[in-house]
Amino acid sequence: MNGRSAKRLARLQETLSGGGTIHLSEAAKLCGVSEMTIRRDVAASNGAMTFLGGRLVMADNPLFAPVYDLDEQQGSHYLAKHRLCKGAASFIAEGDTLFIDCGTTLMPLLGMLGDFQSITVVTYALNVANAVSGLPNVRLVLLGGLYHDVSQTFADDAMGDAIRRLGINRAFLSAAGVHAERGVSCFHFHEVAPKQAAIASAAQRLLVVDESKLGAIRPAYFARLSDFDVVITENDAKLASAEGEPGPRIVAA
Amino acid sequence: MNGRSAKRLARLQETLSGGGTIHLSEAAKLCGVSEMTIRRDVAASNGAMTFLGGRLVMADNPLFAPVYDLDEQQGSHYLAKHRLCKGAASFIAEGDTLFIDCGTTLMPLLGMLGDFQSITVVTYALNVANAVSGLPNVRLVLLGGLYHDVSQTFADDAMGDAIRRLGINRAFLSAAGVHAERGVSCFHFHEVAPKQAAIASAAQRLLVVDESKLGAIRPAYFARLSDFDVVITENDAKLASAEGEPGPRIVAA
DNA sequence: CAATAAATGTTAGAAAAATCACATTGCATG
DNA sequence: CATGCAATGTGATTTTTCTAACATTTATTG
Repeated sequence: MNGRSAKRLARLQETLSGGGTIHLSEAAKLCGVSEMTIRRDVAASNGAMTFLGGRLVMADNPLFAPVYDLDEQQGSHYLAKHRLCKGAASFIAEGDTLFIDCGTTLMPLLGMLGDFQSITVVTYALNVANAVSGLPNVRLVLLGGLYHDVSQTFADDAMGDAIRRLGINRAFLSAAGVHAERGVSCFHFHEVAPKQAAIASAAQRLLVVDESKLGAIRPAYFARLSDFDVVITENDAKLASAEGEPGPRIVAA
Repeated sequence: MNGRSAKRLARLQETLSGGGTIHLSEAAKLCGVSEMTIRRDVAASNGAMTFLGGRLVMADNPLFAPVYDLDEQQGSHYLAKHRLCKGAASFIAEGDTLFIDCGTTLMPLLGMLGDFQSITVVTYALNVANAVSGLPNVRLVLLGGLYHDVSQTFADDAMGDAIRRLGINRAFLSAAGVHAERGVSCFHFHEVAPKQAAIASAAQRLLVVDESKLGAIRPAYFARLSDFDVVITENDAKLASAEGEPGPRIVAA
């Protein structure tokens, strides 16, 4: 990559910084070079930008990441999350205020909210906010703060208070580890405070986890299993160890 | 559009609710129909989804929108904003904490932040947050609250206090109307509080407006012109009426 | 200022995607 | 159960995008 090429690339990057696409032909006109040169620039950009059907997009734009690939085993993994969320959605009632946790597990749930007339979603995750912002029937409350790239979430000292001030009917939580004795945990410590505040203030607490999380222990502990009213997972047998004891209702989806 | 078609469409919409794309062939496999049927479904979806180079994307996602079209006069409009932001960027110093206002005017500025080592961006706009979240050298603080679709911003009673607690070096404000006597205004009342808080607490206040806004008066007044230290616009002559009086420095870009 | 290398432009051909026309299937109705 | 209609599938055609090869221009260096 040479100097002028880098300059063009920077120009295009600025143009696309707010999201969106430009057609190859327009990018070429904008930079005053041929389409082939733009192609070569992009090829040399080391993955910062890519083409999608003749249009130029920032590669890190979450909108353009392929979500689904039948050839990979990831496909069935997605299907599992879809099933889990189908089960989770059956708990939602018209007019609910929902807390939606971060991660990818609960993303399919958001698409299912279109079936309701009036729902309010409370979240501290950017990807969740983006998905919900497009739904006309869903009110969105985003809990702001300092952005953490690793989890696409915001964190703030005052977030716990902010959550407690909201009237949350149902809190849908995700986790990276669920252990019968060692409780429920995630990877990042900055997620603990909002999760605990949601658990503390919601009328109903639902944990949605796929099978791969069962038995795992992750660095950031945030709740006991018995703190939840419902656990939605694929294999209810794996969690049915403490029969009879007071604990969450285990639902297989 | 018939019942089964709507069902397939809903299925695909759920799949893409979290952003991302699927290839036509995978969408077809997922729904158990031919690629042609998916094409027909999408064509009948009334613009909810579109194809981008053989891949299916949600069209209503704020991150997706062709930003640039040379054939429209919008193109030159974009170029103007780019020039304005180039001028605005020259005020930024290494290590600054910047308040970035909502709207599209300041979007090109965000791409220019890649030149710095360490910048903090404070905003209450979702589109700004999305653009900044991809920049590795920029810390992002998003001011949360209830989401307003019309301006892609969040609003909250406590936002003013949150802004005043932050140490903002430079506040970059946009506006929909700038009038010598009637001051600076925007369309939406929920934007007034954060704008005023930013003006009140920032060390330097910069107004960035293209020529089309000069002379206009909009419903929501939020500041006098003299509240700003710098006004960056295309035509400095139009604002130079009150020479000699105490007022902002007018910069043509 | 020639010689060389790098960058860019032009064209042709291959691959992929979009469109179209028509065949086939499945469903509802008399 | 035959009939008609809507939905879907299939293959041919057109258009667009991608790639590669070679020509031309621009910069660099001794």
